[in-house]
Formats: sequence, structure tokens, C-alpha cells
Amino acid sequence: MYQPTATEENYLKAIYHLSNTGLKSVNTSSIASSMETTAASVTDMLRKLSDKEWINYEKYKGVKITRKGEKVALGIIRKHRLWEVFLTNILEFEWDEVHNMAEELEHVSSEELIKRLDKFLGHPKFDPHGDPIPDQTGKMESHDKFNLSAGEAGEKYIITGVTDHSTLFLKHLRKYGLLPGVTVSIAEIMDYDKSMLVKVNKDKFHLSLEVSKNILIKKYVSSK
Amino acid sequence: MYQPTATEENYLKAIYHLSNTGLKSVNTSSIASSMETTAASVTDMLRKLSDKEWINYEKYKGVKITRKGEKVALGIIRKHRLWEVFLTNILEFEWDEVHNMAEELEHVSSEELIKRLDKFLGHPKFDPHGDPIPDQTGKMESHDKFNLSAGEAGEKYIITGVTDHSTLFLKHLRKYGLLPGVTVSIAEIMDYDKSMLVKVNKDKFHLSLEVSKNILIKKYVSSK
DNA sequence: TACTATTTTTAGATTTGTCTAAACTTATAA
DNA sequence: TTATAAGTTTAGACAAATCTAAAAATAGTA
Repeated sequence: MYQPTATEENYLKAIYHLSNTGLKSVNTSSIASSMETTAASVTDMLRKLSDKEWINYEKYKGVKITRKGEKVALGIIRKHRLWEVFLTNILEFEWDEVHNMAEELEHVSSEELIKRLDKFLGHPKFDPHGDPIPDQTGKMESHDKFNLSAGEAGEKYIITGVTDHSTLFLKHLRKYGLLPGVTVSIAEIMDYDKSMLVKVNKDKFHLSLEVSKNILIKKYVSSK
Repeated sequence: MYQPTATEENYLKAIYHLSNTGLKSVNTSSIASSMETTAASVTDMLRKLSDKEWINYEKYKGVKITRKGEKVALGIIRKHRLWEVFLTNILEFEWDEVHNMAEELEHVSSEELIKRLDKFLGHPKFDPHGDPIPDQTGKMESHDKFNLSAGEAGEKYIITGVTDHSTLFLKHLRKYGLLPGVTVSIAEIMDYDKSMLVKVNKDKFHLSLEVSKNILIKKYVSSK
């Protein structure tokens, strides 16, 4: 019924993401840190979002997103990820360059625009980072991803995404060609520091635990 | 040196356009009406724009845009028109549907994005309404357009643009296939009301002076 | 020239989103 | 269980962009 402002959309997106990482409840300070603002500002905004029934909020008790709120958040996430696909596939940006632009583009309001963009892009199911793109109703694929750090020596996997979306990390992976869709074999896992020796195409190199923890994979199966 | 807000960009764009229509000087009330706001709000904004040296402003004396201000305005116009080309040529919107979306897209800040969009679109020189697209330095083509209402019976012309950009007018022209690039012959001009009988492809129809006044043309020459 | 009418500016308020500092709640630990 | 720490909310303020109503300046005309 209400039309969210860009700021409200950003708060709802942050709350949605925090709800789904599941680490602890969604409290004021975690929202503040993810929005890079103060707890006081967050409290003010929570009251507004609650008035508009996008969240359930009780003073000192934390936040739970409502169905309505989730719908708004998923709409924004859909726009963000479709624009990321456009920026990488059509305008040929690298995957570590697109986030900030998509943060602006996601607030362009036209639903018809996003419908046509989706069609033009061929209804992609995943964004360049391997994150699933919700459809118009909010549904999205979620194949059972797990951490590369939990992979086993001798096994073959396909990269499906990342958990760290920072430019620095994405740039690092790009250097090694570690992108979604790429096949990785674990040659050896070092007992000492849990770093792993991996094979990608014809290259072999070491990945620290720090890095492998932030790469998502699925089991390799010959056909798709 | 300053980064304009979206609102500041919109004011500068409006002032730039008003400067170039030449009708009267750019005064507070004409800006107010083109921005659909009050004179009081405009006065406040003029002081801000003047502080930032995008305009020269003296109380009660009207406004003149500076070089710096013109550069900002041309940058926004460039973005607006490139996005319009994208929306019509790539996403297949009609020319009367794209204005509002482009009004939002033009404020997305990345210069690199617009550079790549321009390249992807093949460096277009005109937008779907026939308006010239400034290049990165602000330069643009301006072929000697004149009004269809000043055309002569028996002559052949090519449509190059419009002076009324309203959705209603554009929709009307679309119905007749009167789009930039299309060739029009004037069969007859009625003495009584200056309406004209025109031929477009195999269709013949009447255009009122009201309509012909808002269509821009150039002389037809067989090659280009 | 002097009186109106028009236009423009100022004054004072409002809304949105933000902040700091102080007060208050809840959690932790001796 | 009480003191302290951590987290949260309130109070009060600010900047951006807007508004209405009143005052001031300019333009038009008798």
C-alpha cells in the first residue's frame, strides 16, 4: 500500500539478508553496522518500517521481517541481481565492479522495465556471483551449496558462489579464474593450516582456509 | 568540485533547457513552472546553485548558467538520452513510454557505466525523439531543423524531431507513423486553418497546425 | 510620476534521514 | 544479587528540499 523510499528499501534489504544469515537475531546494532550508520538512526527507521507493517518490532526485542516486508526486499534483490547480470554480460564489467552501480540501479522504480530487462537477459537464474535471482513472485532456486573448505581431497567440485562479496575478495578470485561455473579439483589438503592445493583447468595453486571458507561449491556431476 | 544531488541536477537541466528555448530570460517563475514547484523553493535552490558556481544569480535579476553548470546539465542530458535509446532500441519500449524511466536512470552516477552503454549502443547521435546526444565533452550535432508548419506544398521532408515531448503528443504521432527518420510529403496546405494534407509512405492524412507546429523536419535529399 | 499588479524573496514550518549525548534496559559476572 | 558492561532508545539538533503566507522589489499603466 505504501511506496518505500530508497532508504527504506535499503533497510529492508539489509534486514532480509541478516535474517537469512541466521547468525543471532536481527538486532539494532547488527543493522546499524551493516548499514554503516548509528543505532539511533536505526531505531528511528525501525519505528517507521513497523508503522508500515514491513517488520514486527518491539522495543529492545529485535526485529522480524513480515511477509509484506519480505516481498519488498525480494523485489529489490531481484532488481539488483538482474542489473548485475546486465552489467557483466552486456556491458562487460568484471564481477567485482558491478555492486555499487547495481545499488543505484535497483532503486529505479519501473516494474515493466525490470520485466523487459529480465526477458532481454534470457531470464537468468543466477547473478554473476552465483546468487539466485528471485522471480516476480519472489521464488528462487537454492541448490544445496556448501563451503569449499568442507571439500575433500581427490574430489571435483563446481563453484556456485561466494559468501564474501567484497570487491577485494572478488578481485582476488578473478586473478585465479575462480568464478561461478568453474570446475575445481582438490589435490591435497594441508594438515598444518588447512590450506588446499587445487587444480583449475591446467593451473595448480594453494588456497588458504580464509579463501576456501568464502567459496561455495556443489559436487561435480558430468552432465550439468 | 561539488557533486550535485539529483535535485540540483534536475534544476540545472531545467535552467539549461529554458536558456536554450530563448523565450524570455530565465526567471524564477519559469523555473518553478517547469519544475512543478513554487517560486519560493526555486529561490532557495538558486542560492545553492549560485554558491556552487553552477549559475550566476542576482536577486530579482534572473539566472544565467555558467560553463560549469552547463557541463553538469549536458552530462545529465547525455545520460538521459542514452538511456532512452537503450529503452527503445534494446528493451523495445515505445518512444512515448521512455521519458519517466530515463528521468530516474539519468541520476545513476557512474561515468564508466554511461561510457560503456554508449559503446554498446553504437555511439548513437540522436535519441528516439530526434534530440541530439552530447558526447563526453558536451558537443553535439545540431542540424538546421525547422518546423513542419513552415514547410511548403509539393515539397518532401524528413522528420528530425519534436518540440512537444509530452506522452500524449508522442502517442498521437506514433499512431500515424510520424517518427524521426520518416519521409513526409506535403500534398496541400489549407488556406482556411493552415492544416496540411501529408503523405507518409502510402498513407495520406490531415495534420492540424497545432500538430505540424510541433514536428521538426529537414529538407529531403536523396542520399542521406 | 504615482499607483497597482506581478514577480520575487524572506520568514517560519514541515518531512526525511541523519547525528551526538544522555537515559534507560537487558545481559554478564563477581 | 548487585554492580558493571553492553546494547537500545529518547531527546534534541541539523541539513536538504519543500511548503504557505507575508514582505519587498520590479514592471506596467493611468
